[in-house]
Amino acid sequence: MICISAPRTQDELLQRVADIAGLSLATLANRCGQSVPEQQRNAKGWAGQLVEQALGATASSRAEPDFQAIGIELKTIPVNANGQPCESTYVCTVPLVDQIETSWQDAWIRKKLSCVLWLPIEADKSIPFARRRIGNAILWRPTVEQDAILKQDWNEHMELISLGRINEISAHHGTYLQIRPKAANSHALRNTTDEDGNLVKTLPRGFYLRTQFTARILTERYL
Amino acid sequence: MICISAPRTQDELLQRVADIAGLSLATLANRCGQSVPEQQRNAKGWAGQLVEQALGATASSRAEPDFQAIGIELKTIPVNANGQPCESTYVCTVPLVDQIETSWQDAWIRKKLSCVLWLPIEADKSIPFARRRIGNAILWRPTVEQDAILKQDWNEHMELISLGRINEISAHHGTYLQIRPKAANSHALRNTTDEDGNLVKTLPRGFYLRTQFTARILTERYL
DNA sequence: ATGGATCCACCTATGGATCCCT
DNA sequence: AGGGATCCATAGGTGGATCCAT
Repeated sequence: MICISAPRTQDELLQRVADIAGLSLATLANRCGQSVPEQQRNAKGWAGQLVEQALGATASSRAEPDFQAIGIELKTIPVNANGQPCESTYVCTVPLVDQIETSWQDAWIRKKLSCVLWLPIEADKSIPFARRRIGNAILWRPTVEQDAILKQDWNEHMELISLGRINEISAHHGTYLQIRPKAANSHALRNTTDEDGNLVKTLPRGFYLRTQFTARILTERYL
Repeated sequence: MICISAPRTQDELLQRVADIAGLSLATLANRCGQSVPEQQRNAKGWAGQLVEQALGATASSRAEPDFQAIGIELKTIPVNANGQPCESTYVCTVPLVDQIETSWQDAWIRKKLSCVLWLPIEADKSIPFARRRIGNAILWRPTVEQDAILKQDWNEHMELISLGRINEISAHHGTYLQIRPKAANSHALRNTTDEDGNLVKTLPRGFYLRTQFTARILTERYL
């Protein structure tokens, strides 16, 4: 396990991410003193953590951006042969008890999305995992219009949650931002309050950005 | 690791604990398919967990009594050659943010102390760890007088904590119940609020029963 | 195509307590 | 003697995401 110091400026981070563009996961893993898992299935977050290490992110520290000092969140994003995202993107846990009364301005998810460095990684199943390559990163901040849509989605979701109606929310809801299960399995349970204010258990959820939304982020240039 | 079913009644638990009285830790460990650590220093809670296993406690489940179905908390207690406790007894974590406004009636520590099965274990340093024997258990419920003293101690502690003055509490405070650090080390930190209501970090604390108090519990008969 | 289900790593909090210096 | 410091195990939550049946 080789440790890299945190980048001190945005430019330094952009330089580092440019330096790894085009590398295969095997090559990057080798540089980092790691070996590539045989199957991605049993190592779903591995590539994301490898890149964090390679770029000098503050490893797995919580409640902070990946690059805390410069306020940048890193997200790897699996892309197909056309460079289009294959998957929705997990952002953070949905609050079920605490902080359900805060505003969009102060919402944790808004902070996480305020400045994201998107790093595409080849995900075509026909490419062996170790040979998949890292693409060119895109630094993104939500436009005013995007922020407005996200805010509206978030408001609608949180309205239902504060009314104790989380079980009525499906992944169909939300234009850009959806809510889906985020758990070890479908039997996992977390506390929340129902319509009558009683403490009850429910499946833990996460906020996800829809694939179509991240597809537009990757194709348009914002900065 | 051999698993024993939970005792269904108080009598069944008392029978089981009577059955292991007089055994050495080595003998009990052998029956449980475990080996005794060389030094207690690096396995401080080992004997407690061994006994839990041997008696069929719900292993390390939180927020519940050790014997949840019958409402009994198990505590091993190290005793010297005279059967007197050598150490204070840890009860539970001191709340620093949540639940600092609840009453003694509803306090978590009161629930934990409502019915305790004390199990003495020889702790004289001259006896090799593996040869130390298990003593005769005592089932204890606080008397009205004991509950009153504990309540007073708890009220005084919690009053200071709710005023943000936890750093003024030392182990000198409290007749039966004291507050001391409970952490991996003295650098560990937890959130609390200071006198002005600001969120600040402090050393995590635990509630402990003074040695002199548990000494009286072990020598007097209550039930 | 995608909504619901799942997988690993890591960190922290709690539960089990005793150590050890002054 | 005892107040402050420390030690291990384990559960649970969060962060990293992708899988896969329909």
